[in-house]
Amino acid sequence: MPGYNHAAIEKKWQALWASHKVFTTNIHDHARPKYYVLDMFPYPSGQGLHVGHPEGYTATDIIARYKRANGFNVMHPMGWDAFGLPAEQYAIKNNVHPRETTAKNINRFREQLQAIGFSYDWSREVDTTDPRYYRWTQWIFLKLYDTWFDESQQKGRPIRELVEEFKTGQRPIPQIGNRQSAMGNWDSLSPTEQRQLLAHYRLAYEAEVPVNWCPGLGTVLANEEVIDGKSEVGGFPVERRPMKQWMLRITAYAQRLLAGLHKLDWSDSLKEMQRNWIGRSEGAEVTFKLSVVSGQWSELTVFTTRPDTLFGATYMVIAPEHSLANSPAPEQAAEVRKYQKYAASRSDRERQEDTSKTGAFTGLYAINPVNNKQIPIWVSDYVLMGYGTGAIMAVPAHDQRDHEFATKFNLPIIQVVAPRGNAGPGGASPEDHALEEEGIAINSPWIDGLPTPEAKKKITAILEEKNIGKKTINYKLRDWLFSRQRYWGEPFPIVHLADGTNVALSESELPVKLPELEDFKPTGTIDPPLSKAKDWVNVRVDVKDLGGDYVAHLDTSGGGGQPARRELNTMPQWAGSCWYYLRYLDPSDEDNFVAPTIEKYWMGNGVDLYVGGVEHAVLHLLYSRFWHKVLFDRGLVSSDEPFRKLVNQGLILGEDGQKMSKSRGNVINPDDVIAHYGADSLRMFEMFMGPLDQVKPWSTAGVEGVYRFLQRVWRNLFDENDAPKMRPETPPDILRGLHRLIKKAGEDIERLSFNTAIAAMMEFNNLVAKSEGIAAPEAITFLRVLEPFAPHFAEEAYHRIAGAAAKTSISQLPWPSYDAALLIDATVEIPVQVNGKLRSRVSVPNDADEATAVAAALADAEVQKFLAGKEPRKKIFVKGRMVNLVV
RNA sequence: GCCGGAGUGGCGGAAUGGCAGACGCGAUGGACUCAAAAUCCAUUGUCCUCACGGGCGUGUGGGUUCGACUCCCUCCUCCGGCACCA
Repeated sequence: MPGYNHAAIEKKWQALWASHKVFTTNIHDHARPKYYVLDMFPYPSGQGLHVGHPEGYTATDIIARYKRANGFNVMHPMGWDAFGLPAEQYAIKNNVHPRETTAKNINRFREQLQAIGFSYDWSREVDTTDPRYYRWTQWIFLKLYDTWFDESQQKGRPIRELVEEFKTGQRPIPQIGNRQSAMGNWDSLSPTEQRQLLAHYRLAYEAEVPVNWCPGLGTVLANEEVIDGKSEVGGFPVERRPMKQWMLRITAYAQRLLAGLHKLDWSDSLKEMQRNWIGRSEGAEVTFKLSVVSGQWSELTVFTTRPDTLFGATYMVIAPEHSLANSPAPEQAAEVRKYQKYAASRSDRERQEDTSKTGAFTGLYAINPVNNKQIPIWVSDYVLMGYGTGAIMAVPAHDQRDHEFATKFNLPIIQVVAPRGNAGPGGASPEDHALEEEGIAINSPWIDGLPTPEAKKKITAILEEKNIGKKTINYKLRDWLFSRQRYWGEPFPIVHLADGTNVALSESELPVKLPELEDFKPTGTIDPPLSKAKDWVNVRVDVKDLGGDYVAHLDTSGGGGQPARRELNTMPQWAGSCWYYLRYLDPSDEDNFVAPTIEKYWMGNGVDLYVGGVEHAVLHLLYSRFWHKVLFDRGLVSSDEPFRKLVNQGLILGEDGQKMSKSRGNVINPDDVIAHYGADSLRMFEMFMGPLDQVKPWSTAGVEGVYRFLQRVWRNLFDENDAPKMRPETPPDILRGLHRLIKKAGEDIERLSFNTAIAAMMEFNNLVAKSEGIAAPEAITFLRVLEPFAPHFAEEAYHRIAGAAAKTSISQLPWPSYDAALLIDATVEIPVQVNGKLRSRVSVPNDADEATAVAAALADAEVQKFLAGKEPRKKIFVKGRMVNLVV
């Protein structure tokens, strides 16, 4: 059957691209400019591809093809983020090894992606579950373990440099825990003590902290993985409980992560999400003395962003978990104890749903350092242990929460900020002043009359001078909980010694392979599944002192070394995705995670374009930036930020405008679309739907629309026997239209405006349809412009027209350039406005000057009618655009 | 509550201070056909008008400008994120 037949051509060209290695990247060709265009690699789920995947992937594929055509050396890889919970849960349910399901899913995903004709260089495919890959994930973990953050330099440095500073006395050795050894001398510390000390500095460390334990999943989760008190995966309730876990000190990089954002070409909303998550607040720490010493406590330090309201602090509140709450006044002890129990019993979810204030008086008092007033100390769960110091000064006149609490428990309220311009006695009325607004300080002897910003500065300076407070910056960002009680993840390259400390395995011991387990189910306790690998857990190691830090080598000779236990937790899914964009550059390199010369060329200014879902805003995208900065500090990568430009593709909704879901029955399967309309129609429609970053509904009629467009193009180029029907010469108006298209399509692709680029192609094709047709060279030029969008179609049509003269692939033709002279019409019709309203149009030469254009306008009958004989008092002329006459 | 984004025909959307609604979908009428599908042609913001033509029109109200979908302010609605973070 003649006509455009997608089924007949797509597989054919896909096979040719693969066999001729048309899209293979030469990583060593550094003479040309590079372009790195990256997709967020998929988690190969059992469901296969959904229509959201090809959206972003088509966008990047268009860019990759366009950039290649423009002479760039393009990196466009794909891989698999294949560790993770769903694979493991599926495996448990169906009693198959996750390795098997993962392999199966990967094969399915690869087939589906290849059926869409993406121009990936499949020779650089990575799989995070492959030991050849995760060997380097573990290697980077060792770098984190071997790095400490130097606050003064704001930089991660090797641990041995820290030890050096301790040894030389350049940095005093702090008191850690209840250590009794002599202070100030590194060599007098025992190896155990040395390791304990260093653990306080490493970017990867173990700590006993309250964590998000999810009984439903049998694992702990990072803060970023908990949404409204439930697990992001599966939606199971999450509870807080203290557990010893691996943490990554991402908080050390809070300021760098924040500061780096401004230079990134990311959407404002995404940057704002990261800013909010990092949550920087400037303020002051203020120390209040207790009126009576209680337990170990003689004073209480709070953090406030409003030190200017100190004179209005009428009470203090500590979190229920604050250790001062364990030493209340004896007569209040029972009540405080009871409240602590109550607070501990409330889940995060309950606390979020019910924010009414509860609390108990400790019976203790503090002295407000600015006015020496004695104020009561309360316990309440509206103060969080995890932020600031876990204690606040309450200023009920100017804080909504404190106000609610004070009202409920009858605590005094003193106004210390007056609305701006309304200061002074009698002038201030609290009712017309929103609680947390800025204004003018009142009732505050040190700062009366000052506007809030100045008041903050001044009182902070006074506090510092009097040694009762200091300027402080606080972040909401918490350290990253990095261990999971799962089987299907990267093992940690760490062993635990009998003294309770841990030691890194030597790099030469990598990869630490996941042990083969028949039974990899969760244990039902907090013990990770790897605890079932009895033969694997217990090892003997030789611990080497490298002049400060230690590494362990497995002793397999038997009998030697000291006994040790392997770390049994595994890394979270994010570990593998933190750095995959680096491994793509040379995935077969067995000596480096990436060789420096390769890294420098491809990543010197970061990934040029990264497209993916917004769901990773504070997860992958934050974690990755953190790792990259550490690698940068350690001299292992050459840029400070990994992803220079990032775009989030918008969600594709079902045809009914609702989110696609099985239960709604509105899910569109890309396989069906390809079977029916072909991969090119799928690609084109997903790009034609609307702006890439916008949420938009699917439309089957819309797919048919682009399918019809391709049919029309075919009929413009081929006769009823599919033979080319080329004219000997392309008419001038078609030629002009073609050059307009080249210009517009190029500009639109550059700004990722694919829908308008397609519209321009449709317009051009309509023009051809209305005319006598087009000659072969111009037809090929048009197909070249179409190729990034509909590569199979363009390839087939190109080969039919070019015949024996054709290159292997149309993608090897350079991007056409346009002739600017052709874009200009000799005469242009410009609008004429009278008093800003469009009244007529006149034809003038395209280069007409003001006098000519205005004269033409004035001569126009329609214009004269509206001028009504009056002489315009103002004439506005925009060359080649318009004339406006004002009377 | 706070932060970010967006409001344009029946629908998806276009227009980077200069002719609002490109392109596509849908709809209506017509051609082809025994008929249908496919295809092709025409019309398609709205109101007034037989028509020529004109009025109105980009969520609301104001402002800047010769000129505003576009810039500024007010309010409304929707979407997304965060949320007792002191």
